[in-house]
Amino acid sequence: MTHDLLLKNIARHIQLTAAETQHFTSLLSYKELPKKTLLLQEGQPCKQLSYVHAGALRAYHTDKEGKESTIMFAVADWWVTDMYCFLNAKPAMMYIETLESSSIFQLSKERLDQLYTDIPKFERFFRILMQNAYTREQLRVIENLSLSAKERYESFLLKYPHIAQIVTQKQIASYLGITPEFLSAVRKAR
Amino acid sequence: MTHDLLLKNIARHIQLTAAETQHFTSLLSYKELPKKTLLLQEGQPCKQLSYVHAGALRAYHTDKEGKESTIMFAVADWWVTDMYCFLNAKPAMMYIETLESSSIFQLSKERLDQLYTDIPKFERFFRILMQNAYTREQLRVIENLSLSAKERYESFLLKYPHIAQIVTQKQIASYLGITPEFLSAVRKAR
DNA sequence: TGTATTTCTTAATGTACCTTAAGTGCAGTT
DNA sequence: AACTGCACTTAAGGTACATTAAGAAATACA
Repeated sequence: MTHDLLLKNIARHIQLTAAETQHFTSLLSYKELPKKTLLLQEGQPCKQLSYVHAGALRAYHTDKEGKESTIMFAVADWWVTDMYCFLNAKPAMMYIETLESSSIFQLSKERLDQLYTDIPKFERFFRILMQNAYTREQLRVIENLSLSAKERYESFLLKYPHIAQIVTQKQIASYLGITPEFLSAVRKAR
Repeated sequence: MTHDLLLKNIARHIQLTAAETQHFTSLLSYKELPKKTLLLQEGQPCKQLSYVHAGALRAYHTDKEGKESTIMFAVADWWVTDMYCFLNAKPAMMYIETLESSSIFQLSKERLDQLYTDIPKFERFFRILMQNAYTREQLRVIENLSLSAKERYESFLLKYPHIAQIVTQKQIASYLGITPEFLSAVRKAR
């Protein structure tokens, strides 16, 4: 267990002193999770923001008929949570599960708020994180509205080739908003 | 032309001194735009972040066949720009046009960066703005993946009743990702 | 005030994608 | 090694939505 990867992630946007680094890492809790562990379930309080140190996770939503929609995949060096419910202290509307054995660092809402007070530079860090998340989601909305299933699949492969290796086609299909059967047909046609 | 509405928007998240308020407003430029003015076009540099003081705007994307997808509507008290291209100095991938005669305040990327330096509290303000934008887009992705066209229409009416009054059904259809003909059928069935 | 343009609707036909079902192959468990 | 479950595929039939075309109604413009 080392903070190196996480600290490099942060250093891409803000510079911390040794003391600040020390304070920041003291606010984190480290967890190792076996494969197929549910980190968050719909309806539960979502109190933690998670940084993926190693492994892979998937956030998904289930509709009234039980159909799953994958909201995001999170591999090493990604941040993941049910952001709306985390920020607004609402019950979670999604599930987050490990796709393989994973290790994460977690920051609670209380400690994040404390961090903003103690080291205001983190306002900048999370601003940039949120900017990137926003523009990524917006691009996904545009693609969902304007591309065919086949085009969205190609785009996914280009954008996340490493994720496409790790996850099942069923999961990719649920990310694209199509059935596994139709993804199979799309793949055959290439 | 008054900054009152904008300053109230900001005061919801951060407190500014009189001097800070003065400095902030000095960075803005005010514009009055007639109906159907293109504020931004695909391919152009996107140098400004706009706050809608009055009126209504629409951001949309056109695909290779010329089909429009509405990315967002922005009415009074909303911020709008092609955020990805604004932040990364890329050519715009969307159009932004006024739906009616409108007035806006604009902040250039250079001045926004200056603002972060001069008044770091704005890091917090825009962090919160980006958080809200992110969670809104994420919810839209979830709805696009899991709801039928009819359900998305109902959700739109509930979420943005005031916008539904102002814009045409053609524009609502392009926001929902369906044709105007099908929206007409959906409405008839209610 | 009339004329042009665009919006909205209706309806017939078409298609992208879904549902169901059945079969194959593979990984996990005993 | 056999059993179990799950992922993936294939294919037939079904549905949500698109396309095209045409007319009516609203809006813009000269």
